[in-house]
Amino acid sequence: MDRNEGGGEVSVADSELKSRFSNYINKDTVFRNKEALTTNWKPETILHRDQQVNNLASILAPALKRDDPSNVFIYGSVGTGKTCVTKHVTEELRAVAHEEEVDLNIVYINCKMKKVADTEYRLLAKLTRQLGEEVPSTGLPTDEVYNRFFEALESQEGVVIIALDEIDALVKKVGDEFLYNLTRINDDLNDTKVSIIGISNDLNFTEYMDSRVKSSLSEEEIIFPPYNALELREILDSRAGKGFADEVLEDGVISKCSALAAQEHGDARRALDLIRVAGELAEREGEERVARSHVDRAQDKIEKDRVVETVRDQPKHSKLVLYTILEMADEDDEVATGDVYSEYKELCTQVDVSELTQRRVSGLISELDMLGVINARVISKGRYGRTRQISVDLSQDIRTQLREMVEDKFYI
DNA sequence: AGTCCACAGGAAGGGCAGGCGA
DNA sequence: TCGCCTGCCCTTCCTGTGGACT
Repeated sequence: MDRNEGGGEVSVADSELKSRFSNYINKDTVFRNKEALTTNWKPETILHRDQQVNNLASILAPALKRDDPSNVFIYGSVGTGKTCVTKHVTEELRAVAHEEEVDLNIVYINCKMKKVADTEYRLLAKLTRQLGEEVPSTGLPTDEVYNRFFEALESQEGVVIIALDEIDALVKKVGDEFLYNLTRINDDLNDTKVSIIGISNDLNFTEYMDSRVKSSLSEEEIIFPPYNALELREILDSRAGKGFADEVLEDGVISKCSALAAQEHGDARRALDLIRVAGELAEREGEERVARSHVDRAQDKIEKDRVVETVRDQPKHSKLVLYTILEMADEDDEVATGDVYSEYKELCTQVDVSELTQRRVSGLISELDMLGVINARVISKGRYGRTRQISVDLSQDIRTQLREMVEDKFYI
């Protein structure tokens, strides 16, 4: 063993580790500023979104004259620049308000953030905290949190703009009552004026909403169309110029990333992830340049990380159900819910875990499908009933890693 | 045309953990 | 400490459903 008990001398392993770290520091990196290749980076100018920027700016501008701006609804699929434009415009607005000494408070919340704002209580608590009032993370009745939120609003002066990102996820989960309350809150406030920016990935989202909420929330609407491959390429070009060192990208890398991302509904986030991860892979392999082959591997890696992380967050029975499906999918291309349930029960006996009901397992299968881990479609076999036909479209590498994760956890 | 299968999936509610206020 | 609250995972009960079979 390399490690010595006394701790006085440096072992071989320690010195190797040390030189590895110092090599890392001294080595030339392919990146100039990796931050510029992330979605959190705020570019100085936002490409191909002039119309949306101007639209949003003109809708929010009345806040500078202490008028409450119209509520606005922003639609567009993932990675079309909604969040980026909203943050950009609201920050400029905040800066001008500060210069002109106008009272303006802007609150931005991502409603999909787990354990933060993914329930009515958590959203209200987070909003109230951002307005400067403390609220416990649990324990209070919801109406009490509403009261505190209301008091926090009353204590503000001028206009408060509340931007709710991924609002569709929250409404689908808890309903639209909180939105109704939010859109009606101006009626009860004296001096403060509240305006809401709703941001949604789902274009048909308002279909689920109460018509009163729909009309008051969608006073103004801004649509963000997907980027095409050419636009993505220009965006990537501009970001890569800041993010990568000179001459490290081989020809065709940017085109490949933008083409792949354009296939994914014009998703700029995906394009940035691809080129950043490709750079990371090249660097890890000690390459001085990023090649197109790195982009291919980056795509595999992103998919693998997404699936593995998703499954890691699932409850234990969801993992056991997935394990059962993976085992069965090795023998048959498609399996039915009933068969999965029988096998799952056997697995539970084997690992000494009490089994769930078929209803719950059916729900877990449906959740795994929604998360994109498995594919399940409901089919009817006529006389032989209705079931879900489940298939797995994951590489062997990912399947193995998922299996090992479950085997380690349950000592299978 | 009616029956029946094997589920899907909605609704209601139980039990538990974690947390708060009195 | 007790009562109450929310969130989460789960069960129970129920209705709905597409298409093969009779």
